[in-house]
Amino acid sequence: MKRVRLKPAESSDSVNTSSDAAVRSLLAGLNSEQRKAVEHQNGPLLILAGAGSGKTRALTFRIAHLITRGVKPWNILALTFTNKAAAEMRERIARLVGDDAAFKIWAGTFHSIFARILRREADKLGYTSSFSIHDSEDSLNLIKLIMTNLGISQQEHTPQAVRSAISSAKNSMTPWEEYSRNADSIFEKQTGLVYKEYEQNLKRSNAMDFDDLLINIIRLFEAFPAVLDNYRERFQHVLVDEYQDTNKPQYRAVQLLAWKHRNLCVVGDDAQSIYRWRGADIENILTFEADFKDATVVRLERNYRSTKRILAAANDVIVNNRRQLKKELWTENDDGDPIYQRRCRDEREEASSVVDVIRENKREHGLKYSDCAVLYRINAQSQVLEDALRSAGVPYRIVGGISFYRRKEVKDVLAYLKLLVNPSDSESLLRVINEPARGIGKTTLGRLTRFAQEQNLSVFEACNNVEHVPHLQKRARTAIQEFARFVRTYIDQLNNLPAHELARAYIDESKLLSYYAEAGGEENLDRWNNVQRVISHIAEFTEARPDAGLAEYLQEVALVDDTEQMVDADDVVTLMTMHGAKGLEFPVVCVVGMEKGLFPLSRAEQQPDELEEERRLFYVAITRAEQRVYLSHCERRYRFGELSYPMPSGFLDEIRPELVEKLGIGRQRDLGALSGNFRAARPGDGVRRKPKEETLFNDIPANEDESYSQLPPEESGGRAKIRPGMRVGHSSFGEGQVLRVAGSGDGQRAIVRFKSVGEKTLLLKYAKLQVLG
DNA sequence: CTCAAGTCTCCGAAC
DNA sequence: GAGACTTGAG
Repeated sequence: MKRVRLKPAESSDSVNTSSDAAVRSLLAGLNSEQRKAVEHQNGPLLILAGAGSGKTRALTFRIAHLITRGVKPWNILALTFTNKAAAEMRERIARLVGDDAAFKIWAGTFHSIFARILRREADKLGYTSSFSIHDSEDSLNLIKLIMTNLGISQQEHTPQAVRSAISSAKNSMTPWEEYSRNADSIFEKQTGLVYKEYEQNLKRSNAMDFDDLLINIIRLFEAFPAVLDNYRERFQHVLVDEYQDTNKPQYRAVQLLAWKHRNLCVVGDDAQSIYRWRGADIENILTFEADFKDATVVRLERNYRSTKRILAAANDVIVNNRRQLKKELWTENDDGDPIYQRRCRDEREEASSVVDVIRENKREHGLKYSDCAVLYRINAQSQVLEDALRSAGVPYRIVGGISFYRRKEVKDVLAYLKLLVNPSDSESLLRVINEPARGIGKTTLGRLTRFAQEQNLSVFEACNNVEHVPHLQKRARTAIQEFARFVRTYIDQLNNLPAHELARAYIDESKLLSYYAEAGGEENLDRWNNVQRVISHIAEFTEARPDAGLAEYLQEVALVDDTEQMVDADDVVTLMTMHGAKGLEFPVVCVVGMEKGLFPLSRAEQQPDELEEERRLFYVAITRAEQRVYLSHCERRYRFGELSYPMPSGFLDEIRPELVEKLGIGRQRDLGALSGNFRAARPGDGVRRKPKEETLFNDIPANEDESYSQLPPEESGGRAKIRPGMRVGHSSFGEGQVLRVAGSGDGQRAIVRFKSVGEKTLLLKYAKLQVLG
């Protein structure tokens, strides 16, 4: 975020004179195919770029070339999938044409560019320009809430499953009406109901989820031709990186935008399509030539990155996939080292072997830490590696995983701020209204949200009218009033105070900081620090962009992934998922956890399509490497806190043996027989069953709370007199008889014998007993 | 209502 | 094995 600033002021110097020469000399450094891609004038262009074939180079030079040919930077739109890729692209263009021009290009992720446009045009779709962006956690929380309200069991259908069904419906541009109409199974019918509520809820909250950022652009363009025309006019050249990973809405949006000028340049490699799971449609690249009959196709097949052996190994792997565009990668690089393969006893040994590999490369080959990357399939694998590196004193950074912005306390601060900017954002309000505890508990919130729903108000509006909400305890009412007053005070200040001052005062008054300060303990100290960091971050942000306020800040952080955070980290080893590694390169790459069930993941093994995607992922991993690849697998590994004994990944066998050198404990003993027995002794690992009770309660109607809803606790007000001998009802213990009453005032207790759980002593102040019959 | 302790779920990748 | 969620006592 910061890196972009600072420079422009000092180097607005010689945009054109020097860049002309620069581009000319750069053209000289390109091979004939790359040059073709760069010099192609108008009309659709498909660049099929194999791994390491200088794809980014072709793309950035192309943009630079357009600019020197007189295309205005702000007429160029360059879409990428990650912020990292966008930043890198901009940086490289800046080197060619200067910061000034580079900065005026519309370059960014699909989500961030579209969010920018939507913010400008928000009113046309019935949002305000300060709409909130819900991340996947927010969405999940909302879905849970809706499921609870609708009385849909979360045991049967997990909220995650519902969310992903909704998300893929949205990604295939199926609105809830249509989804519900076509719903067959119970799951789909229920999901349809949730889907409807979910969409309406987002709309009411003036919020969009990630999928909306794509879909709403299409809705906008289709419903407002004049708006579309405006952007078509603006974006005379549209370039898309990683085109193989576009999903349906992205594809459609690009088509719409590029239709007029037809200056659409897409770059991709079908062999590196690894985002099918989030709706990427590999057909988009496979059919580009059919979509645009006059498309020029350029193939970049010369690899500049890897050794011959690495390339051969990658090829051995990818040929096992059926559908591919024809492409033959070749290189004039050295043969290089073999592919190293190591069998380890467990993941700790694996981690320490990674440390050895890194040290060895540093020592023997003069490489730096930053030349090494460790790649894994799932984020959970990072921890063991982290421990090993830390205790060996090897500096590292972890990309992705639990990012700063996903920490609880950080999300709390952001939710506070979102509420300020967009008071309709009920999701954020519910998140913070009792954080830290203000005596506004679950029951109160239930009543409050119910009221809001019935009156068709946002929850914040309901708070502002708390005197009309029925059944509230006096205390809760006061607490809500106080909270609403507190938030309103700062909403009034929104335009008066600089963003970071406002944020500081606001968060201070929220007592979030003092809560962490007083709670003590190391964890709370961390949290305190993180909250402070967010506030300083806002200060930095507004310093860099004086025109921007809190709304802009929130927009920005909603769409950053952590990969950007430590861009300037010095000489450190990089740890990340294979997905995260796409587009990067390293002299040394270690891929850990090459085991069945982990890579490929067990659920992919049965399904050919998914298996092929895993294979492409492996292809991506291998082709990140310039000089050496180390593949390792373990004989045993902890998963879900349990030991498992996985087989080596089938992918290992796909590399022809001549390319491979085996290392490690596998050498010393005849492991064939030994490990075979080892495994045979433990059949069926990794298979987990759902808890048993499912069958026990099958005949009980879905709504277990029936008895509860017949006896709304509100009606008692907790003030009825309880006497020995009375029959009473309790919300969780059910029916019982009062044996004795003791104490007085707040301390008054009743001893009750319940049918279900026997004798209990209850404080009358808290236990809301119903007098029965 | 709140907090602590116990239980369950999770670990598929990211904008 | 950690974090999210549930349960139970004050």
